Amino acid sequence: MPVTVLLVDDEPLVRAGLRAVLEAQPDIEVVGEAADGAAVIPLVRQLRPDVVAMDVRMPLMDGIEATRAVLRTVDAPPRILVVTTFEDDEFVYEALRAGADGFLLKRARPAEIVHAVRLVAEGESLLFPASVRRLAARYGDGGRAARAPLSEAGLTEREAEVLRLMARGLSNAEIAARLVVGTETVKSHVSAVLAKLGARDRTQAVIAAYESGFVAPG
Amino acid sequence: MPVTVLLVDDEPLVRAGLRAVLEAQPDIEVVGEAADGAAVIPLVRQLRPDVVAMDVRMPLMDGIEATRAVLRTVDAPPRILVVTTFEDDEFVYEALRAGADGFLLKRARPAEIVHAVRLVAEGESLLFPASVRRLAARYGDGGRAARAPLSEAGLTEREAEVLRLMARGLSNAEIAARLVVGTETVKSHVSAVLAKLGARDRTQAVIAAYESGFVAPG
DNA sequence: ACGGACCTCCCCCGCACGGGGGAGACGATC
DNA sequence: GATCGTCTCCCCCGTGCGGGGGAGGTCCGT
Repeated sequence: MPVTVLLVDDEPLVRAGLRAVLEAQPDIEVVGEAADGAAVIPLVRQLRPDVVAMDVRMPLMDGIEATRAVLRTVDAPPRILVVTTFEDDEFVYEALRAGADGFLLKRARPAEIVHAVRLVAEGESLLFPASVRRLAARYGDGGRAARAPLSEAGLTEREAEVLRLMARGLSNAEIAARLVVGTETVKSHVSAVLAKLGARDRTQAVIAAYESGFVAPG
Repeated sequence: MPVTVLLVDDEPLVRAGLRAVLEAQPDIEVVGEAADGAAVIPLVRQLRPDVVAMDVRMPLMDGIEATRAVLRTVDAPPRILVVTTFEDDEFVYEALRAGADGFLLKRARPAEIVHAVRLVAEGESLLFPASVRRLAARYGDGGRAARAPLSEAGLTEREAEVLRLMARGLSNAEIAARLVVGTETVKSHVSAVLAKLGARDRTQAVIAAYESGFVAPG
């Protein structure tokens, strides 16, 4: 069954963009839209989305407030993915304190947006690279930010290493040989990578690696 | 067992570059080097490489001559991959007539080089996009060049379509649904794509798609 | 009329892959 | 000392994947 998403943003254009990006995925379904945080609660109750993609700046009730409201008043609340235009650390931190599960810049690439939705839907938290580092530097792991072993999506060093080898086309057995560990170990790492990236298989993981710039062509 | 390669180029720098690129692959092994075509035959007899990466311009004996000589005098000859600096159609065509199995530009990206070696090692012929088209236009499928339905590695339109969907992370079943055909059909196309790209699985195919610029991040 | 590519679908088959568990060892942290 | 995360390895299990064949259809150029 697909991941259901509720879009909350005052700009129709942004909603349309998000919808286009997300609907292009077979496993993601946009079940509703709202133009302001004030309209969110009844919609969440009615639609029961897995994820709410929530804008920060909105006229009546901003995303931070709306996040708090949803988490406070709805039982079995959805995961909250905060969508913002600026790399505004203040907002990010506030949103995380309000209980958001991740945040995402509107300028993110489609694949990043998709992965973000998949990730939070699966119960993972995420912050994206640029802001994560500054956040960690400023607040010292203030929110749910991972200790950021690496920057990308909370991958551990070993997992990142495995992902790099995956992105070079190696099989589990080849990775095992390269790292001088057992194939079972590699499978564990691969599974962890898939989970953290919100990928269904190694191909999607490699795509994510390219799309996020974790590995670069050439 | 790995693919064994003999490098033949008068420039040490180029040899070093090729060696670095190829040795980075677990399934490829550089077993020897030669600085001129004149030294190739005894080396081929001694080392019995699967593939000879042969430069065109060399001081004593050029790559075309050397290719002819090897194929004429060695039994169970290796596959010949002609490496050239320029998109010189004349040389390409001559090399193919001499019996070379593929050619490759030095400016090609590492992944392309790797795939070229794998491809010819597996008995496939290959010509790379830019020159293929001009070749086909000029000689009317004079050599082993495919009719080049699309530009990339001789993929047909349908295969290219399938590759694009593969590069978006879709499974065979999802691709089948998207294209409104059976999964068996998709499997056929995928197999064709893998063969033509010299990829072992869909992950390597997607990597090739990114590395060759067939699909672009973002 | 004939070959040749291409697209479509079918069979069988083996295996790597990925999900779901669990578990021991180590170091850092508390 | 207890706890936590990481890395390591193990089990079972289902299935998607890819290789190996083949075959019928269309459309093309010759």
